[in-house]
Amino acid sequence: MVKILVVEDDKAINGLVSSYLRDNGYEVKACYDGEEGYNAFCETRFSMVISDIMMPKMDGFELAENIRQIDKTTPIIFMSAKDDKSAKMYGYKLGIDDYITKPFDVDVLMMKVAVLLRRAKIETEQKIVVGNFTMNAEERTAVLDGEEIPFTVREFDILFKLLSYPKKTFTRSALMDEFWDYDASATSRTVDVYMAKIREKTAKCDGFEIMTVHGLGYKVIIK
Amino acid sequence: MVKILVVEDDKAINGLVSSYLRDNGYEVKACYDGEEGYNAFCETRFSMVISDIMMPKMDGFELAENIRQIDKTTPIIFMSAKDDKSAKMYGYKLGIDDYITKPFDVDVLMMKVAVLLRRAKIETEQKIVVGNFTMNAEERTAVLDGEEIPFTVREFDILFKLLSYPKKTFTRSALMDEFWDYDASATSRTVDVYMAKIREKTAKCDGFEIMTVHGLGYKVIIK
DNA sequence: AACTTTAACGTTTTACAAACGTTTCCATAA
DNA sequence: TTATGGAAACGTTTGTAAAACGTTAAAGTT
Repeated sequence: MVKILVVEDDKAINGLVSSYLRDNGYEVKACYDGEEGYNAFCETRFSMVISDIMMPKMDGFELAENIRQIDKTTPIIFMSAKDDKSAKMYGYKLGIDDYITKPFDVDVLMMKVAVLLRRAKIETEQKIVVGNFTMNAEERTAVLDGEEIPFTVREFDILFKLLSYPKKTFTRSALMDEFWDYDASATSRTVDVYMAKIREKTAKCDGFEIMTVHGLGYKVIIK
Repeated sequence: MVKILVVEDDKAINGLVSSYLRDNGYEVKACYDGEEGYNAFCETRFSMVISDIMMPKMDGFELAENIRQIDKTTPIIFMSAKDDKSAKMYGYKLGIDDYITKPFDVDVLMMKVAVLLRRAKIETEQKIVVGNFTMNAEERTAVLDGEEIPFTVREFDILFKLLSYPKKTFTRSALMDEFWDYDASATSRTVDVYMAKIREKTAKCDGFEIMTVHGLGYKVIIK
């Protein structure tokens, strides 16, 4: 599931953007000032940030600067009230990825979101088919050889993530950060237990395999 | 050297953009219609394409479509005469990355170029290719002549670092500081053991060699 | 009751240090 | 200037200790 953080103090615009994003299948967290946005960003992993510039408590520039200090890659889009060149240039210098001027066409914003997600290689597919195995994120179903396999929520999310980025290695802590609430417990074997269960349930899948990367974590390889 | 392809039939605009790009340290190939641009793209590998939409022989849409058929990743920016939503949407659907409306501020265009190159760099900086040997940090795989070589986490990290800074000498203590937790082991031979293992595994690499810098440490030289 | 977490134990993989042979460096002498 | 011996640095192997992992079952949680 692609999670997007929307930071905008104007409730009408915030609501509009958020609902459009939800309609397009994204999960949205709406915040109404920079401080709230920054706290949300620190708590949860987001795939993208869309922020206004002029906001109470912490403006968009500060927010972008703070975010870039802890994360260099998550795409950031600014929405600004007027076509201000210096603001645009300053934003780009802070490391934002795009800039849209209000009043904007929401369809164009949606396109920019899609383009940036593609560029940042963030997976947006809702359905994954690998050999005799199919996962559907919307229905939350997993089917092997025509027969549905029951997964718990967390098992499903982990496997879907791994299959969305085949070959990519996920560390235990990365998985913990993404699928557990602010835990970061030092040496937990929980992830391993989940992998064992997922492996057990997907043993008859012929299209992929979950590999252990010793000392790091796990990855899926497509056969 | 970053090479950029500029496709624009208006000679004044083409010249302006090209000279600005050159001033910013990029190598530029200027073309004056889509067909010429497409031929240039097929001949040489470019890091980015900046194209007008309305051009003789082959328009920007066709150009983008043709380019995307042979290359999915090179960033493409459109410059267009007017703020046309449907043109914008159509462009994004073809897989372009950004869109700038004429008359535009060249500084803003330069910023967009820099931002897109940064994004594209994030994609590639996780990979190292030297001769018949490839390392992928995201997948944590090392491939020699098409065959995967298993590395332990520490071996992989050390070799990746050395290959990231060819010719640079790394002292034992520098490597210790970076890849071991709290070292304090003043004269440990551990690093040497790792080098022996890495050398053994990369013996058949034809693109580089791990050299000993007597009295100091190690470095990679590219052949 | 279903799901999650912890604990425990056996197995596999990796790290480390010691030992010993080889190479390099450099001061000294031919 | 070249040869040489010895000390220091390096290469490599090996056995053992430590860490990481797979798995199962029991104990918590919701």
